[in-house]
Amino acid sequence: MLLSPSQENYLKAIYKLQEDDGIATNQALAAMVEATPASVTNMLRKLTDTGYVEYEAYQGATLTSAGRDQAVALVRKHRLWEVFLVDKLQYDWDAVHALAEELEHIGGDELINRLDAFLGHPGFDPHGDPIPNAKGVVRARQHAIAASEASVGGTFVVCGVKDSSSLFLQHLDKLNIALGKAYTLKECLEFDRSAVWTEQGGACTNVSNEVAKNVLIQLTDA
Amino acid sequence: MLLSPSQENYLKAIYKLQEDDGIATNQALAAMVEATPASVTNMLRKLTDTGYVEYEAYQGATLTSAGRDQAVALVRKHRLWEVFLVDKLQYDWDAVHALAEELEHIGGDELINRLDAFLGHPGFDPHGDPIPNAKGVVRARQHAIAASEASVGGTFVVCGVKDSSSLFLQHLDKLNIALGKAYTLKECLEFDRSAVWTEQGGACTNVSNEVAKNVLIQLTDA
DNA sequence: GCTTATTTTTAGCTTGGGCTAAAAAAATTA
DNA sequence: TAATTTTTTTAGCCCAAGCTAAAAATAAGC
Repeated sequence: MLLSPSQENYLKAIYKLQEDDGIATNQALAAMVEATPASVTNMLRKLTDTGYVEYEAYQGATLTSAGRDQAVALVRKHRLWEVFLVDKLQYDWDAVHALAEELEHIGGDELINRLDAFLGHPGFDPHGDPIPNAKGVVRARQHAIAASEASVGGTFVVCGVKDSSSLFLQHLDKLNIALGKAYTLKECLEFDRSAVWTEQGGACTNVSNEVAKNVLIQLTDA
Repeated sequence: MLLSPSQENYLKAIYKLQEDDGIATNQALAAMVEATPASVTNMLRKLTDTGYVEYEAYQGATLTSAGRDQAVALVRKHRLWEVFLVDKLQYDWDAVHALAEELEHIGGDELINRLDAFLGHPGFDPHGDPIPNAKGVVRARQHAIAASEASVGGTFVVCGVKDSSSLFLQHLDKLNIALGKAYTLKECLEFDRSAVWTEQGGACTNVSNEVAKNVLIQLTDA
């Protein structure tokens, strides 16, 4: 059974909503695929008929195992293309999402496995999200927490972002925060919960709580 | 004005037919884009309305300068992706056409110019076809003739193919003929016009006239 | 438990790109 | 030139994926 790009986008949307919210309702799907609820109803019927989705009104859509396989494969393609765009074509990490959305619908396993090999089987995409392997296995990020959960005096390494919008990523660029960088949480200000992070080199960065909530870190024992 | 993949395919088809046959008739277009003549009539009307094409029944379609720009840009994208697939992902030269057909519709100038730079601004694709530059300038292959035009005793280098079908390319693989290889035309047999080519190393290959007509060469003074 | 608000579905329409079959136009042949 | 063949167009249809507006179903609040 061959899926259209549009159908693939719905499967991916269901997958993401299930992961993030535990439930993929009609309305949430409509928002994610940028269509009306009526269109979603339509498409869900199709995907249910073809065996990729199970759907109960108000209870949300769930992926069958075939559907999940497709969705994971798409996530894999998306993230590998993002790595390509950043590592090989020198795109900025905030500029690759839209292109990867297009590229992920091209070709089949052969292409993506070759791309994977060419890129050296990367484990994570430019935003720190894990890349499913060829068998569809996703290794969850180890011990990642939001930076807003760190305690004063703790040290950590930035390993991902929750929000990969261009706006947020460019903001991180301005703050000079990037994946792999190590910090110590110097203090946390009562008033607005903003924090002061210091780099090993000594540079200080002021980080709002809003930002910290969307930055993923791994605590280090330093 | 934004073109759909289908519209892009029509522009490319008109471009190719004009190049190859001097004229792009409705019927020839139908064959090339794999649609019916009725569908071609439809699409030509659309492309005429949007200013990419001029069309007179029985006289063929021609590209406006906007249309030609689009077509050349597509050829550029197609050929650069083919280079990527062969050089970076190690695809065989007979296996890249279909994937490049998909990839060529992705993204815009930014993506393709970055890809071009990443590949080192190649001048030719894996089949020896010249790659238009970012400004849309195509440098024609220098002094290329069909191998069937060579004279006995002459030496030459294989620089391209006229037929890039998988079937033909695989046949060349079996004959051990590849781009860049140098040969001497040892003899040409009266009976079926088949030829004997010898490599510098001494290896002999028997080449049918049908094959020779589809191999492009550059004569060398050796 | 009833009413209101929200969510989902239905019905019917639109657009892009395709199709077939029949009609019309042009080119070719006798 | 007239008849025939070929090419192109028209007319009317299909399908995928979207849309709006109204109806139906469910959930939430009083």
